[in-house]
Amino acid sequence: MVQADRRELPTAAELAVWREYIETASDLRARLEARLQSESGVSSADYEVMLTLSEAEGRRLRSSELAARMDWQRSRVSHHLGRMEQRGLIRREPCADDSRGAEVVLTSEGSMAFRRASVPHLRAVRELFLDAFEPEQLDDIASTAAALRRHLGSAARR
Amino acid sequence: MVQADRRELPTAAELAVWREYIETASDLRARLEARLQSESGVSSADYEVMLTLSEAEGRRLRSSELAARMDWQRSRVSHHLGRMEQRGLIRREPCADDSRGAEVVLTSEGSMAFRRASVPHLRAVRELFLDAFEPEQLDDIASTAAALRRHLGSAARR
DNA sequence: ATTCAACGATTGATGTGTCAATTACATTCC
DNA sequence: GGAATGTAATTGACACATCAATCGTTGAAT
Repeated sequence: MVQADRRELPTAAELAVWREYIETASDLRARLEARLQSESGVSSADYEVMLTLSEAEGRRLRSSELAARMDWQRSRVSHHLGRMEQRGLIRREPCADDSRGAEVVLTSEGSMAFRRASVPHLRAVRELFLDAFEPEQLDDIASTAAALRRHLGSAARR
Repeated sequence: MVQADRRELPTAAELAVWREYIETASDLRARLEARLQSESGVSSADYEVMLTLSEAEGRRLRSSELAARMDWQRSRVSHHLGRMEQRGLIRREPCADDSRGAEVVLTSEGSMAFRRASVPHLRAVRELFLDAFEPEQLDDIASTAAALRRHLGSAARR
């Protein structure tokens, strides 16, 4: 394959790769979301929040720290926590050393929901994603994804 | 690398690949969306609608056919077309042979907007995605994406 | 021909994400 | 210690996606 001039627009072949990549990624995400929702009754946003909290030391985080670890906007976190609080999955507690802040904690109900969700979710990751590939292909995925991340990281952000 | 038992949960290494894959894909999508929006004032949903219409013969489609080609829910199409019609990008015309149906057409303003958007968008695809890879890596992407699509296609849908 | 199931498309309700503005507290600097 | 500035988090308005319900039309069975 000839290296295309970087100034030119993508060739048809390049565009086909692009579309295949972006469409399968989006399809995969939708399929996982659907399984998580139907098997465990939580969205992947809920899952991410619960995962991040349960990985934190003390199993609690300031809401801005939560936002930083998940790479979400602060206001998104705020809205989402509001909804999760309604459903009894998390609780907001006033923060001892900074009375502006809040600490977010999983309720026991939230912990249970997370434990109930996690094994089926991991199984779905295996079935829908990992099982699609031979070991060498998985290595290819890892290295191309890393290359892409590096590239995006160096391209001007925001 | 040893082949994991398909029944087991993912290993840490496998999960790392999974996360790298899904996060970079999502990051890429967000970056492209942002460029499309800021450079051309359209969302990628708008762009997809306009692209699909402009690829159609007669540059017009029944709205359900539009939904099928984009793989969107019908109601999503309906809502989105409503908004695009407000902005003058598309027009809905009554359908000759089936008075239940509507045909969707790009307005001349819509055509212009699409032409204005497309070159910058393709350039962004090159810069943010294609330029990240060596040619062999692009081949790897193509074949792993194809494998994934095949896998997802054969796994029970919906 | 009349009925009725199927179909094309829209609608309204709800949950979600983004942006800009706001509130309340904290910190800094004189 | 009081004014300005900064920071944590929430709020409201809006755009968007999904779901279930709806409306009007079509087509098929009797």
